[in-house]
Amino acid sequence: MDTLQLDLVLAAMAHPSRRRMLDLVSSMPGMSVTAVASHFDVSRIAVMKHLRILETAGLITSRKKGRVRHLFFNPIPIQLVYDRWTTQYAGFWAGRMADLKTRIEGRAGTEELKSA
Amino acid sequence: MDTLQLDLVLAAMAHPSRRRMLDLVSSMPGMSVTAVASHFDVSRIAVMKHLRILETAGLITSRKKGRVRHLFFNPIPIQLVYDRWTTQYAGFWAGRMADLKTRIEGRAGTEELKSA
DNA sequence: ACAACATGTAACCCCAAGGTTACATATCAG
DNA sequence: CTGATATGTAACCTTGGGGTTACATGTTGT
Repeated sequence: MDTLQLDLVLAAMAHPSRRRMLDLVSSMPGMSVTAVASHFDVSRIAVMKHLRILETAGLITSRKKGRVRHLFFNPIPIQLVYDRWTTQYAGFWAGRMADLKTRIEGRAGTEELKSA
Repeated sequence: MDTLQLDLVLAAMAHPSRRRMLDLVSSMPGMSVTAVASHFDVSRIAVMKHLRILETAGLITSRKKGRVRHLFFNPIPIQLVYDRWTTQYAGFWAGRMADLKTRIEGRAGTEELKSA
């Protein structure tokens, strides 16, 4: 997963309303834009913009049937984000999950690293 | 994890520079603010603001020794976000995330994780 | 002591994110 | 056909995120 895609996904997830939209769409696959908008106080256009951001990030897909756009949740980008994250900080994760004390003692010497 | 904390963490991670800062601090625990700033084109004040956002989100901690602030990476908030999503979208993950978790917990070294 | 250094605070600027209203198009129901 | 419905586009406004410079404070080394 490239940095651009990662940025799109994280930026999309950063907004509480968009996370709520993901919850909605994932719990009711195929729901319409208007149906989503009915759960929010903001205008339908604002909701549409949020949905576009989510779709650009790949977190939502949509298929138009007649005049209705059906929305579907796609968890793949989130999987990729967390796969990357847990891999990048693998040392910390493993330490936390295995034995916290061991991790701290094992890294104690590195705290005195020069910061040039 | 409450919505406010979740929002802080995701908003903090949404900025590419802040993610790079997490990488830096996690790779060199205890490094100073100036040391972090030296890796970026923007001003030291801008970097300080980013670091404050990261610290407010709980993604880094710091303790001051003399005139130097030493920075430390804290992976716990990411773990909480991870838990939130895996439970919420449990039906979508199938065995995918469970497999990732198994790889981390049962890890023998960071090398095999990077190869994943 | 004092000069150089690391960090902190304050005041300000710019622009994009997030919101709005108004209008346009296309499709379904009667 | 015709009106109601679902979505899309356009133009605009406002707020806050991210950046800057200037200045202040505290600490280290000589």
